[in-house]
Amino acid sequence: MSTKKTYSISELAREFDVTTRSMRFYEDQGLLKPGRRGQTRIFSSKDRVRLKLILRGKRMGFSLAETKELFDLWDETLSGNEKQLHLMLETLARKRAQLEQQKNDIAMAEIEMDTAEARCIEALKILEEKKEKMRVSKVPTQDTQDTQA
Amino acid sequence: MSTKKTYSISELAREFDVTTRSMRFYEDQGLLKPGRRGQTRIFSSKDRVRLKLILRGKRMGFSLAETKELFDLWDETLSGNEKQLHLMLETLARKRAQLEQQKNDIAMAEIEMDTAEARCIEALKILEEKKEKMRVSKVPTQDTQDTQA
DNA sequence: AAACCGCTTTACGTTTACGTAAACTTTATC
DNA sequence: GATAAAGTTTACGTAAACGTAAAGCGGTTT
Repeated sequence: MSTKKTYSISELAREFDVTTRSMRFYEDQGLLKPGRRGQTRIFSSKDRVRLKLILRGKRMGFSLAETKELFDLWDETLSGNEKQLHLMLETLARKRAQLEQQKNDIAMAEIEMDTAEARCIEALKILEEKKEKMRVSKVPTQDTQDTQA
Repeated sequence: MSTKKTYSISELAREFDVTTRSMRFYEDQGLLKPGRRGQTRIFSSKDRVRLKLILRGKRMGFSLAETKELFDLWDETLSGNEKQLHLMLETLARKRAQLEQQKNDIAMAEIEMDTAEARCIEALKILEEKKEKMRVSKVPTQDTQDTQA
């Protein structure tokens, strides 16, 4: 209803900077389920969303299998079965814990990068000072030239 | 000077819950450089830190090659060469951007998990209400039993 | 000394996530 | 109607990150 448009494979591939090979592979693994017109794949906006989620998952270090699990679980959840709903809630909780761990890791990494950067800058400052001294000791009577103007 | 202790391979493997195979592989790829007593590897606390960083990197979705690049770069940075220092600063900046992207991805994921969870809970609530109705319509004269006590 | 323990090397096997090439339709364009 | 452009299947290849034997070395415990 919202965005009824459909997409060709290369259209989506360009938009998200993935190869068509990858997209066919994702379909092969059951992550995408495009329609067909004859042989040709026709991607819906739902597929588009899923592709976006797949790629985000990858950036977050998720395997395709993990992402597929979530997709399947969500699909089954939509069927409204009570057991599935609880299963989904548990899974969500686990994923949240995982994200917490990642946020922690990132925070630690940032701290260490701060100190690393500080050391670099410090080292550079010292190098600059040395250079300055070199310049001074090499051209000690430089200002005599300036007075000419 | 701080923590002079050394470790055996299985000692560290247990502590960080990795296989010795993995640790030897990390060494093979140049990520760890333990000393040797005869054939036997002897890991320093520096190696221990590196192992920790390797694993954190993995959780953050970094490849071993990426992590190795950072290790090597940092080692060369310590030599104090000016060019290396600038290279390190650039690399740090790129990594920071990468972490920002990841934080973004995580934030988005959390939002979507929030709405997913809310829908689950909502669906469950509706199911519970239905169950309640079932109970009421099935045992309409239940309170007559209670009045007995 | 026999047997066990932990460590070692060597080397082939496996899974994931595609790359790459070949050969073949379908659709659009000249 | 030739030809190029975009799509398809099939299938072999590959890099990363280990798993999994197999076989050997060096202590030590019984």
